[in-house]
Amino acid sequence: MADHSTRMQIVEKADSLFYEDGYQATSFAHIAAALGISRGNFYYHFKTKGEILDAVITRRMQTTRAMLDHWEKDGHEPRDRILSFINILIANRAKIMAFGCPVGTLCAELAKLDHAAQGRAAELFCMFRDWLTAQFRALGHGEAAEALAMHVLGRSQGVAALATAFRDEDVIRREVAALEEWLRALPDPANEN
Amino acid sequence: MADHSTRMQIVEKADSLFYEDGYQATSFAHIAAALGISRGNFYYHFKTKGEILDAVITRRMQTTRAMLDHWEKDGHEPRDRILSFINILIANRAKIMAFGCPVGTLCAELAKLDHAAQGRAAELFCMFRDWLTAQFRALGHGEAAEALAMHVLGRSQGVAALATAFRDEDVIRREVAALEEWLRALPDPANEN
DNA sequence: GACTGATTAGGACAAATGTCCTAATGCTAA
DNA sequence: TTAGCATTAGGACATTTGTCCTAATCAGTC
Repeated sequence: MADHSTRMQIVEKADSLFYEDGYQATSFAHIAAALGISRGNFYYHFKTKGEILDAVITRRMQTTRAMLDHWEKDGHEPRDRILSFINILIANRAKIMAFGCPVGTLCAELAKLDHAAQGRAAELFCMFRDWLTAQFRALGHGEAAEALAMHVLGRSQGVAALATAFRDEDVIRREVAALEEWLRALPDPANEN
Repeated sequence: MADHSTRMQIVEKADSLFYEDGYQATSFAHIAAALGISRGNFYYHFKTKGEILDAVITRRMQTTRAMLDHWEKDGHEPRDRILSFINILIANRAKIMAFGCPVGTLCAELAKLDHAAQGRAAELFCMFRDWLTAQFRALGHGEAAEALAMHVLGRSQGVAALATAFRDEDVIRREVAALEEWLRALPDPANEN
């Protein structure tokens, strides 16, 4: 179990390199060089590149879960929690402009590679979708909650894609503002009828 | 000039392979094998892989331009033209679910590779943005036209990203309907005040 | 201090990559 | 037919890839 240190280092570095350079473009050699460990050492911890990807996705699921739980405790109202989600576009704008959304771009790359881990990567989206769905349900949008969650997810993905292509911070701010306005203008089923 | 046939074949095949498998994952050997020509033959037509990418982007710009011009003639009203744009999400839904948006995914991949052609790929987005801007301007949204164009562009990108990750056709239909509804509900500056 | 198992370094391996060269082939004009 | 040019095939080349093996080193226990 003392492999935690090296193994964790590998997964963390792979995580950021997969994000910044892409999965395919990141080689064992790159990760090893970035960490200052030998290539051969990899085989002890991970038998294949796919195993590293699996570990990276698992790690992302854990950090995502932790982030969602944190928002759950932080935001007292569902609306505030949804705003927390939307706000990652602002908080991570520099990285998003450079590399896009970590989840969206990974799913897109794996789709093109027809990679076995496609489904697991999509689970990251599912986590966000389900969490957002719960928030909209708490707001009183029973049946419509999931569609609203997907709408927010989609708008966010679109902003990230444009920000990357145009390298434009303003488009992030404008579209985030528009999305927040949309959220504000949403009918409140709890206080109606 | 008789190189048109082979050269064009290469560019067309590279275009679809770059889209379906990704730029980095597509090798000279793949394109050659798919066309049944020798690898060595490539060097006569293209000195580097980057040159093929350039040619592919140029080709996409031409086909995109042609498509926009066609919509311009087809749709009598600006609103119809914008609907033509939105409708590619429906028309190309199968490919989008499998490989995402050709423009968005290429820009994202090149961003991660920090590739020299990033800017040229983004020009494809600019073509759509400018064309949409012209339509919104024709609708009477002077200053706001470009922001509205970016909004439509972003929403479309988001739908494509979700459709790929979730392999869900319904999300395309729902979000396209929502976008069309948004367009309908847009205030018409020409008929107001 | 010696033994044991976990961890690491270093390199071997075949396959694939982008690039480049050379010889063969096909076509056109004289 | 011959000469000249455009086009193609085939393979060489060094590098990088993911994978895998073996020997060295480390840590902890007897």
